[in-house]
Amino acid sequence: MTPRPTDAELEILTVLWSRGPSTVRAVHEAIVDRRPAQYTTVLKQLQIMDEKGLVKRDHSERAHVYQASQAKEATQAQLAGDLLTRAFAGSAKSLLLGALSSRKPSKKELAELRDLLAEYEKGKK
Amino acid sequence: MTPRPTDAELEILTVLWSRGPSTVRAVHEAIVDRRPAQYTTVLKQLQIMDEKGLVKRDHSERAHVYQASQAKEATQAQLAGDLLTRAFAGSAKSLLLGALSSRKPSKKELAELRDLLAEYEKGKK
DNA sequence: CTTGACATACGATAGTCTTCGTAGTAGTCT
DNA sequence: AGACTACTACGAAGACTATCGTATGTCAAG
Repeated sequence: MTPRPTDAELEILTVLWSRGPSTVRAVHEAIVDRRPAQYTTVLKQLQIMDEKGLVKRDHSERAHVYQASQAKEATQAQLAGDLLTRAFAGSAKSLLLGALSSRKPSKKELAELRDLLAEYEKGKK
Repeated sequence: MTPRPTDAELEILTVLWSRGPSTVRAVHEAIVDRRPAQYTTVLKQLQIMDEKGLVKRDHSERAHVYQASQAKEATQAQLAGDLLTRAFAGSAKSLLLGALSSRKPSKKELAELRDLLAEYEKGKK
């Protein structure tokens, strides 16, 4: 339903996911922690994302408060599913292999993955 | 090194991955099987991809032959790793969960995943 | 009431992506 | 040779991204 977020949009979404509903100023500060960016650039992005339906805006206060319109998990599933079909011919195995090759996984991470699979095999919807 | 392929570029790469070195005509026919597209559109894309280094061109024959410059696995690792950091905060578990939620996995697929993990845990480089 | 701080709105720009039409070139068939 | 066909090269349009500067509105402090 909502379009696939672009790179800049995704960056903002990650901020909203970790901070929860936030003002433009708060989002801007989080972004600037990582790279230079003007306040109005973030503002404009949020306005565009609102038009696209990627975020919801609460303008009951003077400083509008934005939040992601979709749960983090829903957007992540959209992105993973999209890449899965576009680049991996639908093979989850190849996707996981690609992810693991891109940077060596820790033992702990492998254990997590194994547990996740175990849950799925038990028929967890 | 090579830039992340765009959507249209990735589509062409998947054709080259499955067909091996191919002429523009062959790529075009494969694309057209899935959606309408002009011959020169595919040609132009391949020329741009050549400039970007995404494909290599052999122009010893009149009909140039293109092939992916990177192994499929390398590009897939690049894409998976990129999404992993941008959307999943580096958590392979979340990425796999996202992929599995996007469409229900078959038993066979789960088994494949389990085997892949087993190999990794055995210390496969 | 004026000023300063802080907010949103908006227009404009430069860059990239994607697509296609047109032009030109080279080989082939009659 | 002339006409046909199959190629590549190239320019350009239209849409979308990302970024920023400027304009404008609002509130509170002095």
